[in-house]
Order: sequence, then C-alpha cells, then structure tokens
Amino acid sequence: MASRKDVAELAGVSPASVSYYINKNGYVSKATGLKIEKAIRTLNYTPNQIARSLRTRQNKQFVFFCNDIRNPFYSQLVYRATQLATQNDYTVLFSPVVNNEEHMKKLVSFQVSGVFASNNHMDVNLMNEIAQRNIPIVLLRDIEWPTVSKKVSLIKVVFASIMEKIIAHLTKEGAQRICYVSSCVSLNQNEIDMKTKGFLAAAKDLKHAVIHNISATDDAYAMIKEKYATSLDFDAFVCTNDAVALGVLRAVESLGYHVPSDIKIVGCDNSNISKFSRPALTSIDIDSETIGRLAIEMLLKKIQGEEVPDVTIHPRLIVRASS
Amino acid sequence: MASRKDVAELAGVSPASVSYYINKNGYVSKATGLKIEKAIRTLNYTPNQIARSLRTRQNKQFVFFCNDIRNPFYSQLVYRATQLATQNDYTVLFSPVVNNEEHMKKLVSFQVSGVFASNNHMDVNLMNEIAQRNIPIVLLRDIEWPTVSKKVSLIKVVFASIMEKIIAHLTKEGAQRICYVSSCVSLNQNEIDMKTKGFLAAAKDLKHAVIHNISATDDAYAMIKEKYATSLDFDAFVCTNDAVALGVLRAVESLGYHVPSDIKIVGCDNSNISKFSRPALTSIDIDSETIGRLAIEMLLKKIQGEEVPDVTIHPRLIVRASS
DNA sequence: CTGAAAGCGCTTACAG
DNA sequence: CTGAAAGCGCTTACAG
Repeated sequence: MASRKDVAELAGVSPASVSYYINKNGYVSKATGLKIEKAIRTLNYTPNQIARSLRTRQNKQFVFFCNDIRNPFYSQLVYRATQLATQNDYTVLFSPVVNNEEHMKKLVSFQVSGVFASNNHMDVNLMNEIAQRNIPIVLLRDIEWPTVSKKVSLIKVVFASIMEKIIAHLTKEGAQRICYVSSCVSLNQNEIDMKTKGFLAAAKDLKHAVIHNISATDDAYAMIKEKYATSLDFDAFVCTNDAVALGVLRAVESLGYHVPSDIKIVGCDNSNISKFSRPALTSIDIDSETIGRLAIEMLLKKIQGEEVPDVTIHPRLIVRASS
Repeated sequence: MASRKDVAELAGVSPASVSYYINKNGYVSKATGLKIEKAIRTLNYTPNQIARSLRTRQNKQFVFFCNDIRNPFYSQLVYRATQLATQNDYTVLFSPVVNNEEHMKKLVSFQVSGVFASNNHMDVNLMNEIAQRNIPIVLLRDIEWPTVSKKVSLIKVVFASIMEKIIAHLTKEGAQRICYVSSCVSLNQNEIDMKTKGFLAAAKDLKHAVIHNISATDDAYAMIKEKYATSLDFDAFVCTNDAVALGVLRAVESLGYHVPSDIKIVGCDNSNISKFSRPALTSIDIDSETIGRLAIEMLLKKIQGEEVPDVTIHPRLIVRASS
C-alpha cells in the first residue's frame, strides 16, 4: 500500500511537506499542495492511522463498553454518541465484551482517546486501572462503587424518587404485594444496582420481594411460568427493563391472569417494546440520547484536561395500560 | 506510562528479551522470564497495541459495519461473532456509521485485520476500495451488486423460495392482495434488496404493491395510519423485519381491522418481537448466529490467504397467529 | 539463550 | 515555505 513516502516521491517534495499538507498546517504553498494532491489521487493514498496514533499518542477513537447490546436503551445511546463524535472527528466503537479483562485491557491499549462504560457486570478494579493510565473515562453508574477512582466521571441516574412515585402509583391503583425483577447478578452490596436499591428503599413498608439475574424476555417468561405455575402471591411487577416486563406480561397472561386488573406491570427504558405492547406497558423514561450526548461531551472535555463534575439524570414515569 | 524499555531496564535485560518473553517465542530462559515477569508486575505494564500493530501490520481487530444497530438480528450476529473472535485472540468492534465514507475509510486505515458489513445503505465503490487494499472483507449481501470485487466474500441469504412459500401460505389462508413493506431507500435496480426482489418475483401473478424506505416500528405505524386512514386495499402485509411488522400490526388494529381474520401479517428475523407480540407474528428465521459465526470463520481463513467461496443461507418460515 | 540494530509510517521541532 | 532528522513503542532477522 502506498505510504507517505511514495506520495512525496511522486510529487517531488519531501515527506514532511506531505504531512503538512494533509494536516493543513498552512505551511504549504499552493503549487506544492496541488502536486501533492495529484500524487495522493493517483496513488489512492490513505494515511496510516496506526502510525499517526503511535506518534501523536492518541487514536481519536472512543470505546463504548455495554454488555447489553440488544437493549434499545444502549443502541439509542450509541447512535447519538456516534453522531456527535463524528462531528468532532472522533470514531465510536462499540464492544459488547465486558466480562473478559484481558480482552478489554487489550482494547484500551490501542491508546484509545476515551472510554465509556456502563458498570453493570463490570469490575471496579479494571476501571480504576484504566483511569490510572490517565485515559479519560465516563461511567454510567448502574452500581454504586465506593472504591471507584476520582478520575472517573460519573453519569448518575437517580432512581430513589421515581421508585417512590411508582410505588405510590401502584398502591393507588390497588397493588399491595409488589415484586421487583432485577438484572443484577446477585443482591450483594457490590453487585446490586441503583434501580433495585431504589425499589427496596421505596417499598420497605410494603409486602415485596426481589427476583434477580433476569435481563431478557425469554428468561423472564420462563422464570415466571416455572415459579408461579400454581399460585402467584404478587399483584404487581416492576421490571429492570421493558424486555423483561414483556416476558413477565406474557407469562402471567398465559397463567390466566389479566393485566392490569389482576396484576400490574411496570417496565423501564420507555422503548418501542413498551409503546407497542398490548396492553401497552407503563415504563420509566431515562432519555438514552441525552446520556449518549453527555458521554461524548464529558469525554471531549476530559481530553482537553478540564475537570468534569458528575452529572445527575432524573427519569420520568410514563403511565400506560399495564398499570 | 511504562514502556517495554522501562521493563527491560528494571529487569536488567534487553528490550528484545522482553518482547520474546511477552510473545512466548520460547527464547527466554526460566530465570530471565521470572525477572521480566516481576518487572512487568511492579510497573503494571501493558504492551502498546498501536506500536505492535504498526510493526506487524495487523491490528487483530475486526470492524463490523451494520447500520441497523437496533435490529436484534444484528445484535445476535455481533454477539456470536465476538465470542468466536475472542477465542481466536481477535477483537470485534461494531460501528453503526455506514453513510460517512470519510469516517469509514479512517476506521479501516487503522490496519484492521478484516471487515464485515451488511451492504444495505452502503456504497459498492467503498467496499471495492477496501478490498483493493487487500483487507479481508465479508459481505452479508442484502443488495445485489453486479460490480462488487471478486475479493469480497459473500454471505447470500436466498429469499426466492421462502417468498414463494409465504405467498403460497398467505393465499391458502385467503389473502388476495399483498403489500410488501421494504426498508430499501429506493426501488432502483442498485438499491433494491434481495428480500424485496424475492417478494416481487413470487407475487407477480397476484395483486400486490411495495412500500419502501420503512425500517422501524414508529415509521411503519405512522405510514399505515396516514396512508390507509380511509380505506385499506390489502389483506396481507409482508414486512422487511419484525419491528416493522409490529408497527403495521398495531396500526391496522387501531384502524379497526382484525389480525389475522381481516389482515394477515408476516415479519422477518424471528426475533422476540415476533414471538412475544399478541397476536404472535409469523416470521422468517434467518439464523443470525450462524451468520455471525460464518463471518468470523471466513475472515480468519482469508487472513490465512485461503480462497473463501461464497456461502448460501436458506431461511425458514415460522408460522404463528398473525397469519 | 541474549542483545544491538533496523524499520513499521507517521509528526514536529528545528534550521534554512 | 521546505527538508533532514529524531522518535513514538514495538518485532524480528541476525550475530554471538
């Protein structure tokens, strides 16, 4: 493949001038520029980004780590982030691998300009290590990490008040025994997410329970069918996302219950799943596009060396037919 | 950040030995290895992948270009591909940008080891250019490109017979006027996809129509509501994916029709959308995980310099309540 | 088994 | 405005 040297030779100038021309530093005369331009075209030359990255110690790439690639919440987030990054001459790459430390470290060693991650299913030490290397990092905080480095900027979604609102709404509609379906791997202090915590705090004066480690429609469906085949001791379910809520909905229906008269259901993310389900699902709107935008803006500021304070997001409740 | 030189100094060996040790070439004595290992630990050293890539001219990264990041078809595909790539010490990065040539070229100039793409919304010249640079490339062929380079390996999903099967099924169930809802930007020869072509061929003896440029649930819903508010001259819809099928379903329902007795609906991808919709949607199963696996296997072979013949996939029809 | 040295393709002070 | 030269952090024949 043609290199900068080939271009320089063909154009009859020095390699340095080719660099100056490409990087538009203004130190190239019109005539020389034209010759270089022509040589670039005939050789179909594209600068080697790897070499450039090695030299400048920046690769102008952001890596987004989000395990739950199927969740529309993340696809919207990444979509918006990509738009904004492209405008700023950066590239966004998406990796669904978050449970393989070697793999993630390797990715980051490509001198990435920044990292965005959602900390579900993720290890705090790995994040701290990345931060230690002075790689800008923004974390969408699903789980509270007491030991997370100060260098990591947080986007915090506040679930305390919205969960109170949901409980108030459900009890007003007649619910008395509420079950939360959580995606957490476990309910240990280090692995429980803010949503589940928010629910537990809001539901403490009520009959309630939490089922964990459920994050997809199929799992939710199978779990409900198995666990509550004979009797169901809840009259409402609050679910970690819309996909899970849909699985719960179909399962309780197939067990013979009616939604919302027998059982009320609330999802999360306000995705098309909740909008187009029948009955349509009550859901929590977190505004993933705003988070995607914030992620890039914060990363860009961190690259400039600015101090970036944590950001707090307040989600909204969207009431629909399922409650 | 610590470099290989720092490790070498601390361990009291040459930089070359550190390389040999890290790359496990076997040319390092046990004692030296131990010293190096210790130095690596104390310095918390991670090899710079950019420098390695520049030297070896391979970055051990695959880039997957798929614009439709929200489509479960692609998330499953990427999920499976990532698994397999990781096992082979490669990394998969996902980019939803396919309409910005500069951006894509830049990504590829990171000396990526291979590219996978779905050719919907994509430019054939760009793909040929990448192939010309001898970068292994596998294309999931949605659109027939007569001018695509021979260097590009194709995964072809055959829609001719499945569309015939669908038409036979729908007419047997009583349908007489069938509408296809396509995601194609236009129906020009260069932009029409194989699905739409397959439908047109299969439906040629029937009353039929094609609506194009619809790829998401909301768009499908709005389009049907607007276009057929007063009268609906079709009794069946075949849709480019399940998300669109769901939008069509909800729209015709809200116009007062009953599915399947008044109108029959068929989706595509056999995703959770079709399984958990009510009525459940008849759909086409394309087996995205197989395609994900094939993509990596073909890419790996191409890197070895092997000839990789095109692969053909035959989808299956899954009949459910919507037809 | 170990090390000195060349080179991957760039950028960028520096001198002219 | 232009060019010669150093160096980013690695790998890998080559010599010992």
